[in-house]
Amino acid sequence: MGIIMKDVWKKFEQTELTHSSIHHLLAINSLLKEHGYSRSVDIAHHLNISRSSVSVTVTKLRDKGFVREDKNRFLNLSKKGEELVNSVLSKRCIVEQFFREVLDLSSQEAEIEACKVEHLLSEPTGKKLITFMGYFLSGQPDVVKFRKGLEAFNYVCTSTKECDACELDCFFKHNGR
Amino acid sequence: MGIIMKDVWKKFEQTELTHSSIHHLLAINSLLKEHGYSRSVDIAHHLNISRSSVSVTVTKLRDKGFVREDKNRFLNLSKKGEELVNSVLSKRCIVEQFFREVLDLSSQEAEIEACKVEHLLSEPTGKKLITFMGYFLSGQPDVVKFRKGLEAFNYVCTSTKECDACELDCFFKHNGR
DNA sequence: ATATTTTGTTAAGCATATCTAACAAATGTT
DNA sequence: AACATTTGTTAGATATGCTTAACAAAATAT
Repeated sequence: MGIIMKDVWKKFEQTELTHSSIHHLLAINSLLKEHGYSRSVDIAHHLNISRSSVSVTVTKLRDKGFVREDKNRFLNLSKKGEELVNSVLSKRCIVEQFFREVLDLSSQEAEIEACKVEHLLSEPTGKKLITFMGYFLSGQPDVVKFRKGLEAFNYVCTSTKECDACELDCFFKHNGR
Repeated sequence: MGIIMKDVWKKFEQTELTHSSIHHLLAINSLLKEHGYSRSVDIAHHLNISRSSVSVTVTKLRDKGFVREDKNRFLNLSKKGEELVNSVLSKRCIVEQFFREVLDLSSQEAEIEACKVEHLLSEPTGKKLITFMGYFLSGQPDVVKFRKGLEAFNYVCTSTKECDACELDCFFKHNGR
């Protein structure tokens, strides 16, 4: 019953919640932290979309059990919702850190790249990345040497056979630092 | 004139081509390499979707100048299409390699994760990742030590303040290797 | 308590991408 | 040449998510 590799490309759409829905949940989370409450309008402002759109999406999130509503229509995350937000934020955090600290992207670039990717990565990937970053930021002597070497490194493609893309017109060939 | 940070989350949808369209182009590329030609049916089989769906998408790709059609309705990539395929494949290659070699994911996991992410990463990110991987795979003594250290490393969360997610119930706290 | 503003919902429209079914055009078979 | 199959297109359906416009309900102001 393994994965049909032909359909790997479809995994992109087969997320439990869409990118948009997840950002509705993240918005609720932010607003709760920031202001102590979260209404539909607030989400609309936070995401810069219309109230009606939020209304529809929040209804779905309520039906799916990610969001609960107050007597006064104030929104809260259910346990399920909180767990999801948590897992996404953890991945965002670590991916952003990776882009900044390891790949040396600017804070803004790192934020944008992380936002696109955060919710798509699996839990195992997130955890492995955390381990890697834990080591990378540990300050151990071997790591310090590695990082100095990385800073000084300038890659020149030597036409390995490991990468199919190289057969075309690969990045490797044009890569300046 | 800069980016409105409020709209960062929308960048996910603001790709030149959708994930689906890109995979149509990748399919054409694969089929050309594998069989020397590419028709609509072949794409339909390759992507495991209906002919009608392919027909619609290919028409759009033709109109947008990514795909050209033979007198015999055989499909080819334009220069524009080839460049796009190229950039995506390069990123796929490097991201997959990163997941396998650095994060130690299985080949299958690496393929799935890379497929979800490949087309979303910017060119600068791709290039930076190539530099990193070039160094990581260089075999230099300092790198060898680093990699041994990484294998032996077991991260334990020390509750830093760097990560917002930690305020909740972060992965860091539950991370076993 | 009446009037105004804010908030939330619903309806209708647009765009994407998928499907099935029906049909046309091209290929292949006998 | 006539029939059968394959291929490509079109039409109608579903589902997502966004929009604006109209309306109802709730909160605020006078």
